[in-house]
Amino acid sequence: MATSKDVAKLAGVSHTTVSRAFKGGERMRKETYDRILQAAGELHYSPNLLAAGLRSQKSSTAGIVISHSGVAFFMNLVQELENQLQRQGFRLLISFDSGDPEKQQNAFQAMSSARADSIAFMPIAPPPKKKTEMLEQMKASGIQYIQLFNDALDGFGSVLIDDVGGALAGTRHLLDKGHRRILMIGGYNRIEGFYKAYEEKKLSAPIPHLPLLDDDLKICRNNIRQAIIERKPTAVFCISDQIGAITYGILSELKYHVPDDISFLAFDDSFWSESLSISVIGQPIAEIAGNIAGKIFSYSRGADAPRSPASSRTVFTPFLIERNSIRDISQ
Amino acid sequence: MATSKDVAKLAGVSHTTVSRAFKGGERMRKETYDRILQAAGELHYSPNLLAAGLRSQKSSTAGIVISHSGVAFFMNLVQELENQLQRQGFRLLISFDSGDPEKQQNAFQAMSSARADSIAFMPIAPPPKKKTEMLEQMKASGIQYIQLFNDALDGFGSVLIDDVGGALAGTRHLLDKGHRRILMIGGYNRIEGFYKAYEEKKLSAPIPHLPLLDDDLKICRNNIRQAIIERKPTAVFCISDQIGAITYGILSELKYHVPDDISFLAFDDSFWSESLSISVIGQPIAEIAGNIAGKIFSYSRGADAPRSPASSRTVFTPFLIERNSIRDISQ
DNA sequence: CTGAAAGCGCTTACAG
DNA sequence: CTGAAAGCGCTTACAG
Repeated sequence: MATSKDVAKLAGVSHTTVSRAFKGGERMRKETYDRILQAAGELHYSPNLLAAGLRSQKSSTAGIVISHSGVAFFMNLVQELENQLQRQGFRLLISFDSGDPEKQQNAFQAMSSARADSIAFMPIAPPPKKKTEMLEQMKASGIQYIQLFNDALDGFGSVLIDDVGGALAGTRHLLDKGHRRILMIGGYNRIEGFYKAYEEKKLSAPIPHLPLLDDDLKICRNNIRQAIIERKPTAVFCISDQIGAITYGILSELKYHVPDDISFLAFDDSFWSESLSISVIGQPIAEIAGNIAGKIFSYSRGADAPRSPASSRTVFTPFLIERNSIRDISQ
Repeated sequence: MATSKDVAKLAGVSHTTVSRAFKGGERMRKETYDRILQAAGELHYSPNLLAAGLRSQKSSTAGIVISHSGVAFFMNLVQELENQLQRQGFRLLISFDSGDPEKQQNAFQAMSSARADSIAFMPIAPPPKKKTEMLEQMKASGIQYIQLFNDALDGFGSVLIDDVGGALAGTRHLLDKGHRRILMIGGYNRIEGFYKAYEEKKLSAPIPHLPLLDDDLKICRNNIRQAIIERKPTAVFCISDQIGAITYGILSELKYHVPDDISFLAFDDSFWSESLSISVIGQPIAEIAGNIAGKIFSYSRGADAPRSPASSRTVFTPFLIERNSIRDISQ
């Protein structure tokens, strides 16, 4: 492939000047600039980022490592992020860890070897025993690590979702529509918002939430099915799109029609939710991606100054998307 | 970060030897090898791929550019591919073009600047006017371009799906279950298999397929709805997971229960299809990913010899995954 | 506004 | 089995 020297020769300048032209053409005669771009065009010159990165110690490359690939949310997030990065001339490396700490370490290693400037990832609990060493290495690496949806690690920036707020808003909505026998399916911190919504109205939840402790989806499925049959909820509230899909399948099998026979609400938006007209607690994906991109840009730009891993923490609030899966039984 | 020279100093060897150790340690005293790895471990040495790539002219990086990010299939494919690449020490760049030829060119440019060894992509029709120039540039780039699910471009390898075969198998299955009034929803080459299945049985299709010519999903939705109401099919066969989702939503709205009131079959597997127990024409994702990975590896390895862009063409056959969305009405 | 020189951290012949 | 030297293609002071 053509190099900057080839372009320089054709344009009758030095390769230093070519380099300058490709960095925006500051402090340069417009004529020279145009001549260089013309020459570059003729030769199909594509600046070698390996060389540039090696010299400048910035690769203009970010990495993202995904834990739960099944969730449509992440695909959309990755796409949004890549779009924003691309506009600023950044590239995106992708890797998957399936929630396995060892795989996550491997992904870090691979991306760090490629000298990614920043790596966004979802901290996996429980971390390996050599946690302290790992943290030190991460901090010493010169790479900006960005925690996604979980700020388990100290000293690193994070972008978070207000899970409690989302569950609160969702439950409140169901309560407002007259539902009391709400079955919250799934555990983690989101249940806090569930109970809080009842408290706000001086009520107590007649059906406790259903934790999904088992990793085996079949067992989860059975537990959900049983809970729906036995607890007779008027509404279900699912912790994720995945749990939502399983639950919707059970409802269909049971020939419960949504929303006539039972109301339905789930976290995370997806194409299926939209098509089935399911009300959902959505995440502001574009804004989340924008925030991650912003962290990446500011870190890479600030790299001239001594890199200060400012560990900023941003929280995004999920919002209700009303569709037609919830029946108003309030009168 | 530590460099090979740092490791060399600590291990008491030259950095040449360090490099050799990291390439597998051929022709080297085991003792030396161990000493180097030990030193590298202490220093958290991570070989600089930018430097290695610059010198060796191979980056051990592949790229994939996705057109239809909405389809769960692609997320799974990317994950499978990344897993296989990762095991061989390759990294994966990802980009999205939303089916826009210009965005696709930008993605090529960005990846080519990063000196990706191979780029997998879905050829977009209609290509830009400067098609010939584009093709020449792609061929001259030294990058292996791999066409996905479409071999519109001459001279590049491709991995394809036998769409006709998939539609044939699906329609045949429906016919075997006694269905005749099958509404095939969606167009493209898959419809060929649809009609072929009827021909095999000396039948002619009582309901023509429903092409989805409009880009506007709302209009598509209306067309599908109307066709279902007016044509009274006993079974629908959807061209993709996305169309499947829309159609399933319409059925649910119409209070048609699957499979009691109507049978349902769609292309592409997804978590929602599985959860709703929808029979599906699935793609052998792991094998497809394996084939792409294989093309990437063999090209990168063969790079010692003059790079011969062997334009191999591999076709994968979709297969039926039977679940419970099709009623047997054959007796 | 432009250029010559040095150097980023590796790999690759070549030599021994 | 190991090392010294050259060079990949850029960017970055420095000089003019």
